[in-house]
Amino acid sequence: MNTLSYGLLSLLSKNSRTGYELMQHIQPFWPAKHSQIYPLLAQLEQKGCVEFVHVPQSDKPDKKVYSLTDTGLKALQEWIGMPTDAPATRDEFALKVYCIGLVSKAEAMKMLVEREDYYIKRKVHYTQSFEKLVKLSEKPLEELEMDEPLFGNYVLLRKALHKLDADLNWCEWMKSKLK
Amino acid sequence: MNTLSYGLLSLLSKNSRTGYELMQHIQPFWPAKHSQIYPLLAQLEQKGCVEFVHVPQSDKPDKKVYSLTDTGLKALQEWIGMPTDAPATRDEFALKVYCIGLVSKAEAMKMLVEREDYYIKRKVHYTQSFEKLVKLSEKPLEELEMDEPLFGNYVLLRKALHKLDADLNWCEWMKSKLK
DNA sequence: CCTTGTTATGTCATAATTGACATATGTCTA
DNA sequence: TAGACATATGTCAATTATGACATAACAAGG
Repeated sequence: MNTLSYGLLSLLSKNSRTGYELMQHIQPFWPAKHSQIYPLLAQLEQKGCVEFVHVPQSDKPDKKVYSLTDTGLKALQEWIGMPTDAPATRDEFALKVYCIGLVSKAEAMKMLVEREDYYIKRKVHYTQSFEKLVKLSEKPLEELEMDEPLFGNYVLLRKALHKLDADLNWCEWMKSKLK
Repeated sequence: MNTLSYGLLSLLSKNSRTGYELMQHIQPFWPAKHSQIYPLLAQLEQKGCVEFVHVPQSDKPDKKVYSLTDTGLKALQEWIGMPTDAPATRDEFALKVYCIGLVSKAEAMKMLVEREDYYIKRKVHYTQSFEKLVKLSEKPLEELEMDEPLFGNYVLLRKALHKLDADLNWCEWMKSKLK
């Protein structure tokens, strides 16, 4: 079973969801299009890792709400315990920075400003997610224990925000280098 | 033309290299196997972006040394100026952290220690690369200008090392959360 | 002497991923 | 009222990426 399959099971371990919702929520972890997710869900259902109920809707198209089965949960727990491969970071921007000397300073500066804008937008987005999480949680986030459902969201959001700060600092530093 | 193709051109803009060397050096930017690189090089040669000379060797198998052509350089410069898509980060480890509550504290701690070991190894590796760079450079790295060949290496290595420090800090913090 | 590892290039089947096409309901805006 | 947008599911061709197989020369170690 591939990583995306386990990713879908990971999301389903917290909430039952439709394929459409899974597509939306898997993006930060393992971006995928619906054309990949729907067939995988069918496969997972065949294997008995997930099950679904057909939910008719009047205002919107009908949907299939998927849930994790016991089989799926066991598969998920086994996968978590397995050694994790190093992430294969594919970074187009880094490639461009690597040979940034091939373009003018003005163009290089434009690249950095655009990147910075992108980071800032992400920071705003993640900050909002963080605030939502604070409201959603019954206790202060720092007091969340590992087995509570929001723990994963909290620690990953914190990581993402720290990374964004580092990226923004790097952008500032780079811009000062180009002056 | 896909990103990996531009990645190969990026490397060739600094040095002429064999397919084998390109495979080794593209890894931090855009991991790829030789089975993907060799056919792409043939395509790039067909398009006139690269050219090669056959170099016979007595101690090792013969090799093909590829260089960037003017056509290739122009394509590369155009690509740098184009807007860059947001990186599609596929992070298996983050998925596991997301539902870490499904395993025992002992297993979770094992996961983190293994991750930390991995980060430490990378840090050692990058630190060595940094020291090599210092020796290779004629001037202090901070004084490198954008158009100098080592500039890209320097700014990216700096970025990578800062990111590793952040990752290591996060691991420490997570470990303290699990106690 | 044999196995393993490094250098070096290549092909091919399979798997993973994307982009396009397809359908259907409802809302909101020009 | 026509077009765009969000929800919702699905298929299929094409592209991208991996893993296995193939060949070959030399070095190093057991």
